[in-house]
Amino acid sequence: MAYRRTPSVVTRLEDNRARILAAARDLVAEGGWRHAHVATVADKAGVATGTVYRYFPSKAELFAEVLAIVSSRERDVLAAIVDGDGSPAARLRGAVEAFGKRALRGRRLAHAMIVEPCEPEIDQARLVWRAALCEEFVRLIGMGQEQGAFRHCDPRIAAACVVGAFMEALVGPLAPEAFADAEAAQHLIDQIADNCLAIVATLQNVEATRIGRTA
Amino acid sequence: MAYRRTPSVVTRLEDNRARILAAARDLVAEGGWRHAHVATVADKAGVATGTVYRYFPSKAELFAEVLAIVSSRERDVLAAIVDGDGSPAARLRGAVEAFGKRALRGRRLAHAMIVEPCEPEIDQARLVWRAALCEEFVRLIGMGQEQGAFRHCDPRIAAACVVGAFMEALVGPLAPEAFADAEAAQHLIDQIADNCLAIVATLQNVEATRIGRTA
DNA sequence: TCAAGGAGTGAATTGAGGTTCACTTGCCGT
DNA sequence: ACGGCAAGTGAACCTCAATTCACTCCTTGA
Repeated sequence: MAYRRTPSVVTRLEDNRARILAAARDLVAEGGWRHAHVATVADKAGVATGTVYRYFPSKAELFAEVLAIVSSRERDVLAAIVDGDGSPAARLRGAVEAFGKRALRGRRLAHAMIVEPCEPEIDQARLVWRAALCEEFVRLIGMGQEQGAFRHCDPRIAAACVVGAFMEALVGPLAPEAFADAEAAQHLIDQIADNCLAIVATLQNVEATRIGRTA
Repeated sequence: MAYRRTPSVVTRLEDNRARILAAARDLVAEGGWRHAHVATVADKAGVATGTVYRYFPSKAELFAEVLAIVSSRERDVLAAIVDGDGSPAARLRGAVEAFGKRALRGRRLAHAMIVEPCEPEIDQARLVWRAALCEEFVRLIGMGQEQGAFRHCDPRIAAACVVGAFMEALVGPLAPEAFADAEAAQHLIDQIADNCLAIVATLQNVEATRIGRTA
């Protein structure tokens, strides 16, 4: 025997893998899926094209993993808010606001994650993520209804509407292109949160969280 | 001179063009963008591949026109409802229901028109359509606010939320896969309409149209 | 019937990337 | 130092569909 996976080798391998993933994510965040070619990723990661294939079986799986990583962080943030303190209405507002702020911070990445055309294989991962995101809202809406804070309606459909509403308004093609100042961005997020809350909450609850929100 | 565009020739040309467009639309409606190749379109239209390029400069322009045709019909339907009779709330519900029914009837086509990954050039046309659709809702919401039927909020953002909500719930990846019976479909549409109305209307108005709706 | 020219054809070309693989490099234990 | 092996390389290859174009087929007016 003459070659062993010594700790230093393992470290380097892991580092390479991480660098490839990071490069892929950054490229998507900069130019979207269109410019995220395997050769470009390799270049940015400082390795050769073929090396990428030593770590990922295909382009689709590489980017699916990118999507999964970014998504799960997003989902964790949401889940923490959903399971956090405050009234259901306040939590719903908080969830939408948190998502909105994060999306506006990394606009290009958010756009790619949510709406930008991409290969079907990658799209599959996106679908899974959206379903997971929706699930968090289903839970939250369920809780709200149990407590009588939200009106009676089909939680799954309502959750889909909430998710669709804020995604479209935030990053979809209809979203205002420019957010010159932080004030405009805040206004957008406030409005979106109002609208999402309106879908499920009673009017009183909408008002309550609107007054009590951290502007 | 020996060749003139006689009426019969013109007719044939127009007929060919129409058949190519129809074939393209049908293919999208059947298998989505993925299976809509120029060669397949030509085959279905009963012409050779090269012939398609006598009528359309590129694949993208062909499908952009398909999208424009389907879209403008959709938009006209919405515009008619927006400018029709009844309270703003009833019109909003009517608009969402009409869109929903049409989308569920041609589910595959609706999916392609709204969310399915496609080439960026075609995507551009989709963007224009969604913006136009949104514009109709902006108008309606504006009217409703003037009449005091809808709550005070940013009409553009609210319209984007409404559009996002019903599209996501109807044809997005979160939409329930199966609509076994007409009853389930009706339930979905009812719920979506409720949710969209809730975004902009006062609670009283939501209730009023819910009671008065044609189930 | 015929010549002119547009319409129709579809096999060949093109181009863009993803993927491969024969080769090189460098790490490892003796 | 050295043989053995995995990791790294990147140019060549492959695939797939859009696009082209040299050619044939029609239609038309004389």
